[in-house]
Amino acid sequence: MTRKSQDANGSTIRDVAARAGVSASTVSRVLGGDYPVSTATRTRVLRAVRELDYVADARAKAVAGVGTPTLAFVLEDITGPSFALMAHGVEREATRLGHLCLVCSTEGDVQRELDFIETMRAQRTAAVILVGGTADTPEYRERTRRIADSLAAAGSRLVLCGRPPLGPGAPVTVIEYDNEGGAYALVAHVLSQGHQRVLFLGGKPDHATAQGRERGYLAAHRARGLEPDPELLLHGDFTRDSGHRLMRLALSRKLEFTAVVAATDMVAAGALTALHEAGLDVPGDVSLAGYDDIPFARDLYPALTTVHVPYEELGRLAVRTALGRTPESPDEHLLLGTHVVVRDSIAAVTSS
Amino acid sequence: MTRKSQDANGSTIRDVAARAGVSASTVSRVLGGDYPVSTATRTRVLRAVRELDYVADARAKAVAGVGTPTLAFVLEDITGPSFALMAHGVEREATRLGHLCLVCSTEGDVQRELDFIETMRAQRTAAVILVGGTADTPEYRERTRRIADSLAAAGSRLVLCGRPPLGPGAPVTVIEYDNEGGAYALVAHVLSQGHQRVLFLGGKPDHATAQGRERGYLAAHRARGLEPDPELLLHGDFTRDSGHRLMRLALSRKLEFTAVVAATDMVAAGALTALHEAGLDVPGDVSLAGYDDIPFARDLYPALTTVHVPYEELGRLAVRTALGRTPESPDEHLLLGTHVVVRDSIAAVTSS
DNA sequence: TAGAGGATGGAAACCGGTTGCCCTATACGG
DNA sequence: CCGTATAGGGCAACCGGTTTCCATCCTCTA
Repeated sequence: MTRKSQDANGSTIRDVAARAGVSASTVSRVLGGDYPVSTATRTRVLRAVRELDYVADARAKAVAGVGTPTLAFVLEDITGPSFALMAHGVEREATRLGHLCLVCSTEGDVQRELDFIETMRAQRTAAVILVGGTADTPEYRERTRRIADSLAAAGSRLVLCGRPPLGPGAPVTVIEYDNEGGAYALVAHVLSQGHQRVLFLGGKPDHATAQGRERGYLAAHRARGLEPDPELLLHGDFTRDSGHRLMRLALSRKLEFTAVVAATDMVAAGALTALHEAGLDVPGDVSLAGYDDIPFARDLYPALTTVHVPYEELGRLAVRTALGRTPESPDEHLLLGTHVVVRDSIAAVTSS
Repeated sequence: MTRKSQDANGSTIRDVAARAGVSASTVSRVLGGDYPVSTATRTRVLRAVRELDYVADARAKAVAGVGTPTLAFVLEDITGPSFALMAHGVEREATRLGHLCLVCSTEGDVQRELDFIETMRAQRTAAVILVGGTADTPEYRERTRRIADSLAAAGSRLVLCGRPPLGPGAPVTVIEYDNEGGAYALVAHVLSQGHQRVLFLGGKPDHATAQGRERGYLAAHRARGLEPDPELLLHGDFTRDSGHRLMRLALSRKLEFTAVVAATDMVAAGALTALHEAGLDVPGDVSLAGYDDIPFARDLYPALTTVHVPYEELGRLAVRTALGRTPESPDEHLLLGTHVVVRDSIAAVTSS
């Protein structure tokens, strides 16, 4: 007994062939489609397939060069609302296009990110979508460029979402959203309400996304002829806890400000809670704004004024541009627009 | 020219072998590990590997019976915070154990769920983790049982998370959390604050999770000798919008109640916003409680009293029990405990 | 110095599919 | 009535790996 169908694994195409009294090729052709097979044979084969509950091994098909391609989605943490939104967009579009979707959480660990990408190369995924900002260092560019090349050599494609672009000529698709522009518009809105001293709760100083938003904050001030007080620029990360901590810090330092702009809605949520804990009214005492327009923003109290980023659309776009491409097409760079959504967390300053 | 390395796909093991001047078997052995290979040969092979940037095709390895197994995670919508938490747990544990993780969103479509599972069977995934409640109908049990059997026959394993268990003997792992117990404890807490009329914002009437929570609501009343007013039981789904809509409905109907218990935190968030919009103070005018303890619960205002469900732990457990099992071990059924976390959204009723 | 045995490495079979090629009926046209 | 196109199906090669089995070669021991 070399191979029997009684082993733990499913039945093979040869099992089906044996049961139907035909060759494996015929079974393949019945299942595969366009090769002529007599009705009688087809019936017998299909019956055998049904009786054995047979499904062709997708991995074997893949090796043979047919079958469902897969694509990979590498992010820091699926738990973040904006990441989840992107993941949803990616997943939706992937299944719409008949692809499967692998997801990998790096937990912010660069080494793990590298490992995942290598694994994906081994999996021969059609594309690797890398999302979430990082520090934009020369080291980052060089490393990522190498990855892009090696992926391209394997017939795959690297997609960067919300990440700094590489130099020209790298075989990579970059999809960004306008951090600076969004922050500029948001802060301009805040300033137009008469606020003069607005606290900025930023991210990591070397984080590209954080930098973009901070640049917008500064630019909006300067466009009004204001020079923001450096004391009002606080740095943390993009988490709720960071917002909470930074806000308490600002309060304990007795910094003077009438409005707060947080680098993300999560940060804003933490800050809002800290404000409430301090007995401050929003927006009565302090105005507050976020960034990302996560679904929860409208259920904060007061409903959060923020910048809408089309994350889900971003995800869909990522897979579309990655997959629907001629092999020769050059590097691509998309920049998605954002817009301010005004809710209730910002008030005009009363001329006291 | 039949096969050259210049085609779009990566290089094969034979390319490496040719470049190193050895046979494919030797390359495989150098890379594979424990077979003795001379140092000189090993060096040559490794150099060739490096020069060609070679990575073995994981799919081919899988066909040959070695290599990284994959596991699948099928849910309704990755966007829900509790689902995201579970996904995170699953993903973490999977990579810790060296597995890859496919995720599929069904958007609540039963047909798509079926299709995904069939696809996963074709992928020969080590396990399929199915998460999120559904209606517990005989039709559901039969269908799911068939799936479980067919997966088991393929050497895979079905894991049900937060889903109604099947009959005994089905080759399935069920991991549930205690919906009824949690709701009971929560509502008992609410009642102990003196509330007599508490509005329940429930889910779909035939949804197993919703039913469990509703049972807890009822049982807690009866344990106090109270019979809840049927008017106070509203049904919707588990979304934020449902909570918002239902709350407005309750308000417009001028139902009398001093507390609201929502079937999920998302529902509670929507309800809270509706309450605020109506100018009501929480918990001054109305107390509010949720269920799930999603991360955002503490940033609502007031911070939401709710029931903690160990979602991430649940995800980790799902993969651990699915993977670390003897092939013969019987069906398994775990029930995870929950506990009430008291925050600021519930007040004692003033004896007016 | 011959024989034994371990260290190396290649040929070939295998994993589970697909597909090019060839053989054999059968039907059809002339 | 015969030649031939075509439908139908099997063999074997292939995809890219792994692993069993066997052939060397070298070295150590008797």
